[in-house]
Amino acid sequence: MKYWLLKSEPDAWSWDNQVKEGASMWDGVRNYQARNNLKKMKKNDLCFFYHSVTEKSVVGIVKVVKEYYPDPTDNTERFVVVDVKATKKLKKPVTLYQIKENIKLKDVALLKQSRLSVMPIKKMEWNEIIKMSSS
DNA sequence: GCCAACGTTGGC
DNA sequence: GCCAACGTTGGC
Repeated sequence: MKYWLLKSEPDAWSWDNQVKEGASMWDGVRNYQARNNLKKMKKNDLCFFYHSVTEKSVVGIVKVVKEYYPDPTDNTERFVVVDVKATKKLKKPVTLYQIKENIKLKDVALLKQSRLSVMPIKKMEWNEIIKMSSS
């Protein structure tokens, strides 16, 4: 089982949208590195749902319910989607600022590659962010 | 195959 | 709203 972080601008697709829609496609990825990460996702892997730009916080957790298949919104047929479903809202959002402040999270991909929208999270980092969200 | 130009993202 | 960082495109 692996852990990931999915980034979205809340204006385009927010946590509330995700909760309302239930299982839905994570579409619109147009970056090869992000696509490669999507392809590595397995059913039941867990992903943090991160709001960029306005909130800059991890707000919830989604679960992969369907592994990758071609992105129907991509007419070049180069990119893929997975289906994800909201499973849990964090008790308290974990902000980018808090992540930066935490020495254990200094290597998290979010800080190094701010533009990558789908990235892996180490188990230790996952646990740490969970801990921060509940205290 | 290199690299300049351009477009987009996202933090501040 | 600005701008740095990065990815992509296209001319050579």
